[in-house]
Amino acid sequence: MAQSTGNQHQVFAPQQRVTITQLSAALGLSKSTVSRALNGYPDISESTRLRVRRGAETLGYRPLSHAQAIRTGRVRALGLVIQIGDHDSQRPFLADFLAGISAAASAEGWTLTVATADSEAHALRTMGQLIEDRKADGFILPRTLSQDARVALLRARSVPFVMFGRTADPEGCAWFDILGEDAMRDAVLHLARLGHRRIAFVNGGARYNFSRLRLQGYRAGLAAAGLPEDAALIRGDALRSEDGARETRALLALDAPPTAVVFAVDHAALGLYRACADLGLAVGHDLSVISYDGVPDGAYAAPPLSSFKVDTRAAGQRLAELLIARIRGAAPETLRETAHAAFADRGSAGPPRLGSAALAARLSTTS
Amino acid sequence: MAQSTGNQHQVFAPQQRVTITQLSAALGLSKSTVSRALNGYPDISESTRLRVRRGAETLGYRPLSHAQAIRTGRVRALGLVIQIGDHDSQRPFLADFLAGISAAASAEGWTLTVATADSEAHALRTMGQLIEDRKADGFILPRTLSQDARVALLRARSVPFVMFGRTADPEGCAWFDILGEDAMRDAVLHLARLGHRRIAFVNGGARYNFSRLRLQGYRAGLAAAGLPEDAALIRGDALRSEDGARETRALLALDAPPTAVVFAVDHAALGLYRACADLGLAVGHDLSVISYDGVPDGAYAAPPLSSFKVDTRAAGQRLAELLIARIRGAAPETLRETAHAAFADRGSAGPPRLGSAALAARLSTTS
DNA sequence: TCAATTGCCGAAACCGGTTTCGGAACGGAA
DNA sequence: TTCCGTTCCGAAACCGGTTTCGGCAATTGA
Repeated sequence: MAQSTGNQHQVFAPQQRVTITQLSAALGLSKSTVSRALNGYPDISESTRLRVRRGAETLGYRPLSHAQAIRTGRVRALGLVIQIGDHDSQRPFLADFLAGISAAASAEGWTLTVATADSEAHALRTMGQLIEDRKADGFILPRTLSQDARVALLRARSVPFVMFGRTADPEGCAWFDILGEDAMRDAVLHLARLGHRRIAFVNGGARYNFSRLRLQGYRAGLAAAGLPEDAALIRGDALRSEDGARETRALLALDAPPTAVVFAVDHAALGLYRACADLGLAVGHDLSVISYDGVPDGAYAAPPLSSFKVDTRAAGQRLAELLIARIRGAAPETLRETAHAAFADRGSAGPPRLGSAALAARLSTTS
Repeated sequence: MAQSTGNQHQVFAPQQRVTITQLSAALGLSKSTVSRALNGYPDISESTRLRVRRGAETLGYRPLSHAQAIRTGRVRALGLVIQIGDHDSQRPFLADFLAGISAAASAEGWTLTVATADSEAHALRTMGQLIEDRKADGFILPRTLSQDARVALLRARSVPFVMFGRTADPEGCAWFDILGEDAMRDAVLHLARLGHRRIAFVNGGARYNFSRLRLQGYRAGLAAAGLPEDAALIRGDALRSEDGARETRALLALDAPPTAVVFAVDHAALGLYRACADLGLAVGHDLSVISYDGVPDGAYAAPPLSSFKVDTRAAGQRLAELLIARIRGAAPETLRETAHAAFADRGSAGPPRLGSAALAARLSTTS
């Protein structure tokens, strides 16, 4: 039954594409005139251009991107190579990220070509393939590194790209990024205002460009709050929950432990909960924590994790828009944007119940 | 500097594609002969065919898919339309799923076109666009519904597709699926062997096809264990953590509460932890739970969630392979496969510390 | 008034493939 | 030897677009 209605539907809407030849015949013009009219060539009169545009509209003509591509080399597709097993925290965002990209792309009649890679070398090979096979006109690069081989590759081949994140050498780069450094600074200031004096920092992976920046932000926060910097309170390479638990335990083992910790990555921050549970500490009272990402799991933790939330969907959308502009010829220097993460003040950051010394004393009796 | 080395690189590796015309000239054959030789036409002698293949190999000739497409209508691309906000538990799997698809696709020289949609209607429109614009030769349909409009659409337009999941009417459908019903049955049997007599079931969304099947599996488990079925112990529509907590509380409020719960969805099962924490129950002792999906969060829960783990990456890979076969003309009836989820027996399912009556008594004193 | 521009469009080549069609070469049968 | 049927390949048309080139008509300049 469904089958037969389907066929009926097919009869009424034969889904026959109207070609440029048909359109030109209907308008009494030549193919070439129609093509140039639609592509904005200057040697077409304004009146004809209008007539063609209207005709295309009413007949529902849309050029076949891969038919154009054979001459122009452009397929109206954005490329995205996802490195898996790279950074777990990327995963929950992926759907939103794709949604943003897809929305912006389809608004312009573009599509998204996705591939995955399990290593940097693999990612480079994959991008090379996509370029050679003309499966993408440009790339969105998620999670840029301070020294990023992908950037080098694309620069060398002069393929358009836009970074989600920044990089050490901005030459020829377009980007969209969230100012994680500002979030880290604000986190420190927030905790300082609550009365914390020893505020630790647990960074993400050192090779990521954002880690460098977030550390700067943490330091800026300490300076702004008039607090001294203590190297013992700065730790790093924590991306997953286990990492965060390990680093928390190390911090609490100090002679003068922190009463608050700023994490660069939510998933790592969730490890602090585990460590605190093991040590009998109340998160948000005995030990406060503020983190960054805004992962959904954070909201379900007890107490809910105070975190700077990133609008990943909006980021994807803006990145796609920037990349399309870049492919259309805009200079990369004009395509650089940043945005701020939004602080969601939940229950994990409160005034210190104990000072550092008292906390140390309590920890020594417990264990 | 990087720029100039880049240009040098470009000079040495001009990344000029070799065209079929160049290849045919090098072989002293005509374009048409080369084309037919590579595409397996019968009117080419075996020796020429071999010579052409070898020549293509050494010169590194690879046909440009969109140049072929203009004549054949096929672009060697798989389509995937992801419905977002649809089912949260889909998200953590997305990266793995894409990795599987991408791996299988690129092994055959195919690519993956991804789009997202925020509703079923939007998904249908998007698929229609991708078909008309020839951006995909076929589709992978994740999360099939019992009555799936996508299936109807693709059937009507006779576009190849493969389902991740099954559907009510299998006519013309190819699929790969995990036998969730077997997992549910085994979960019940496992709990029964541990001594549980009142085992509840919390299903996922009713519209999903898998929910129907998993309920059947639960019932089969009860029957196999010789346990009676109690309608009060069957609940549903729990996909997220909150849902799971709500349903758990409802089950524990019964006069004869269950001592174990089987969940159809991990994320919902994690809600049971919250409910138990609130009520002072120890998961795995006072209340046991077994679930399905194998989400990473489950392993971090305390105690770790016993769950049937789905190999999403393998599923994506197999789906892509099946879809490519389908596009190449294989009959859908020959492209139907299933696999089993792997039980990860962790700490959340143990022998009942209390019977149902004792549990009820304890709960009444607590509240 | 006439030549030189300019504005605007069509014819045809082109992009990189596929597919149709026809014919040369060959072998076997009459 | 002639005729016919195969086998195998090349020429050319084709797919749906873009781009080059040239030409006509209407303007402009002298």
